[in-house]
Amino acid sequence: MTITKNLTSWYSNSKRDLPWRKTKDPYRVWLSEIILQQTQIKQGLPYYERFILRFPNVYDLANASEEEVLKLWQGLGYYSRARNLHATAKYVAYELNGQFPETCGGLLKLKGIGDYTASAIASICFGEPSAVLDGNVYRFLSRYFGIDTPINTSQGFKVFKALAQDILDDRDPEKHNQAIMEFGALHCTPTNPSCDTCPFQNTCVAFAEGKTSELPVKLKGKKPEKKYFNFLVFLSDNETILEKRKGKGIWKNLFQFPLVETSKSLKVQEVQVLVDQSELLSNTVSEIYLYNEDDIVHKLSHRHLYTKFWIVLTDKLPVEGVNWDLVKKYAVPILIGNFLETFNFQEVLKE
DNA sequence: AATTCGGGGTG
DNA sequence: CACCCAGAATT
Repeated sequence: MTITKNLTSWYSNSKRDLPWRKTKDPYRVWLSEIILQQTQIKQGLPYYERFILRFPNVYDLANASEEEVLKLWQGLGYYSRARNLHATAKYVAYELNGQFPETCGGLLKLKGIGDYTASAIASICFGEPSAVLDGNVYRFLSRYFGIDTPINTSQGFKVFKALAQDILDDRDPEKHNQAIMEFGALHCTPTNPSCDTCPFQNTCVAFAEGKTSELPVKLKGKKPEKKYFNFLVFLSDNETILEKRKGKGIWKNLFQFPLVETSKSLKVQEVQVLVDQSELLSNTVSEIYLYNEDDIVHKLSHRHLYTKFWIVLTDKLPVEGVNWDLVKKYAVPILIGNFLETFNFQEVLKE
């Protein structure tokens, strides 16, 4: 098909040199695909290198602790990817004798592998003719064929998945899949696509109709919700308190300072009241002050976190503490990690 | 069918 | 500021 020919020809000349393209080891391809979910290559690449260095094969990853995997994942976000990565490594190592499934259907049963990732691994490693559908493919197809069905709907998925599969070249599904994604990433870009040098200029519907900036169509999401986070940074001798986040929500299994979430911004007196009311803390806290004058606004895709770090000096910690020298060993949200980089507990203790 | 999961980068 | 990124799991 002429589309594939144009794509693969362009790809041969313009593709980036990326480490996971030098191998068909399912472990490495799988790792790269998980890291790159909703993540730009520039951001994911150093994580991939560190993971391969520390865990050269699936057994190394399987034998690690979840804490270590999360620590290595710190800063990359969507931490369920790291937890599922670890769970799947253990499953493949111990239940599948170290062998990844070789079909889309088999891969789909693994935690953290959905339609896109299954198609990617199956086509790249095992030559299965299954079309990948990611943000790049949505963009190219919607423009080339002039389709305005919203891409973030179940109908959009059906329409574009069928189209992607339809134009897939079964003779070399790996190259076709790689090429269409790379083309979307480098050439048919979200803004300012390189239409003037595009091999599809004569046949692209969006270009002919001047609609490249209107495609793909995406339904707008809700506005981020505001939340107010108050972290209590305890200081007692050389120790502080870290808690592991439990349950379902954001940052599950990562560590943080004790958190007080409120519906509005707190004042120091209100924090003082909270501490005074706590039986565990009564009469042990000598001083409380706000570390950051202005709220640190941490922006997630669905939430804006207005954050205050409260320094709480105490004679005695209410629970078992963590030595400050060990704090950096824990996997923490980058919001906490950034604070730790600027905070010097020894300076504070001197005063 | 919608929502919930992070964080960094762009214009 | 809005939008995007080699999406998946849950509700």
